[in-house]
Amino acid sequence: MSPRKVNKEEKRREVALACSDLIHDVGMKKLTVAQVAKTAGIGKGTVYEYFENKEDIIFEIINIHIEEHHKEFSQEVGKLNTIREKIELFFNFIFDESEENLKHFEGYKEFLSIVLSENNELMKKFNCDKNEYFGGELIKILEEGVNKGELKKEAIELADGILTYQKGMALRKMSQANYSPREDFNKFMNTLFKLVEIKN
Amino acid sequence: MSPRKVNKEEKRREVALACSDLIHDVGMKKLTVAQVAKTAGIGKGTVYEYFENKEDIIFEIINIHIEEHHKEFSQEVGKLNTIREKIELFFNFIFDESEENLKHFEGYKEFLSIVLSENNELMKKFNCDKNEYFGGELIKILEEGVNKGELKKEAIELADGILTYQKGMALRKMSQANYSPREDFNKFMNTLFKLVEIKN
DNA sequence: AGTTTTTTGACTGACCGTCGGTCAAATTTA
DNA sequence: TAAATTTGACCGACGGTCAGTCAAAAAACT
Repeated sequence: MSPRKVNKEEKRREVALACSDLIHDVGMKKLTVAQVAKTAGIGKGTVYEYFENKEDIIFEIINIHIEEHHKEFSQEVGKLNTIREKIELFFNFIFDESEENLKHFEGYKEFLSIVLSENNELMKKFNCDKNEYFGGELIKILEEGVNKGELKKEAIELADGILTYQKGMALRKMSQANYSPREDFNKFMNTLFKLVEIKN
Repeated sequence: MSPRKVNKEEKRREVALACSDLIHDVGMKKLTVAQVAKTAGIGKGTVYEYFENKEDIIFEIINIHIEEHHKEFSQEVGKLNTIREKIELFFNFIFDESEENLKHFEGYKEFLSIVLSENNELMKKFNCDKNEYFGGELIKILEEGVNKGELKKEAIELADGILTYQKGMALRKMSQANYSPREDFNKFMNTLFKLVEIKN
């Protein structure tokens, strides 16, 4: 038999999974470690066997949500045809006002709040990795556009910038009153497309 | 004039001013209300005469810092000549790695963290107002570029987007490991300029 | 049966925000 | 003009909440 060692990684997931709804209901800030323990059916002390601190718990829960989100995105992007549509999907996380998506958006907001207040390099690294996924997807989309002859080749150079732009939209939606992402997007992207599109 | 009726707004400023260094030294999260009271030379209970809660105190302190920053920006932008330089100044808050600026940047980061974690409409409104200042400045810069015949007229349409892009850069610098704002900026802005510049 | 590993919840200490009470200045009354 | 009354700024002790700790119990293993 393999060495008897509790798989910490597995246990982390298990606890996080049990609490993945809880976090949406009460929000990260109000979430208490005692609640987590109770929900996961373990003692409070045990929680600290598997997690460094409260933020670490939230971190794991978010991880689960993000992975789900990536999977969905990859699926959806495959279904679409035009470059414009694919790019729009990329921004959909910000536009979509459905209850389901707002829950995710709210979660991401709280997550960011924690990343900004802690100075946790691990979280930053994590956030970076997740970002690279979208960066990669976006480049794929734009390359497809160039290959199809729909876009000038400069478009590729814009990929990272568009990713940054999307982050900015998210931040503004989260932190500013009266910000209209749709309006901003349409103006900016229409102009950008005008400049970068190949007319036929 | 004995302080029968204290000007609450003034007192807020006074307390905040007294603590404006403190916040840099210990950080917003570690800052305690007891510390604030002691530093400002008032009782803890008195603090709550002038502030709703801890976040409200921080809010006021940030306000002071941001006002200073705006003043500086307006001054500096007047000294510059080319459009490119002026736009760079606009991004300087993110690039500048001087100790002085990093302190401000760190402060803004913690401020954002609070805005994201609270759901305070007042703060969002405030944040929105401050943003409009920079939005206005940026439009002025771009209009100047168009009037001088340096930029195509589409450039104006990009103003809000560039503002958003700048926010995105700030967020990425704050939350991602290994993010290079300079690299991102150069690639994005060079390409954008290439598309939007009028060649002679 | 003894040893090690894991779990546990009572406990601690830090901190936020509240509240009853104090006091000096302002205002009213005599 | 002096005493009486009102006002509201100011205070710090206190209640309550929670993150994180630790000694002891329980479980697992040998």
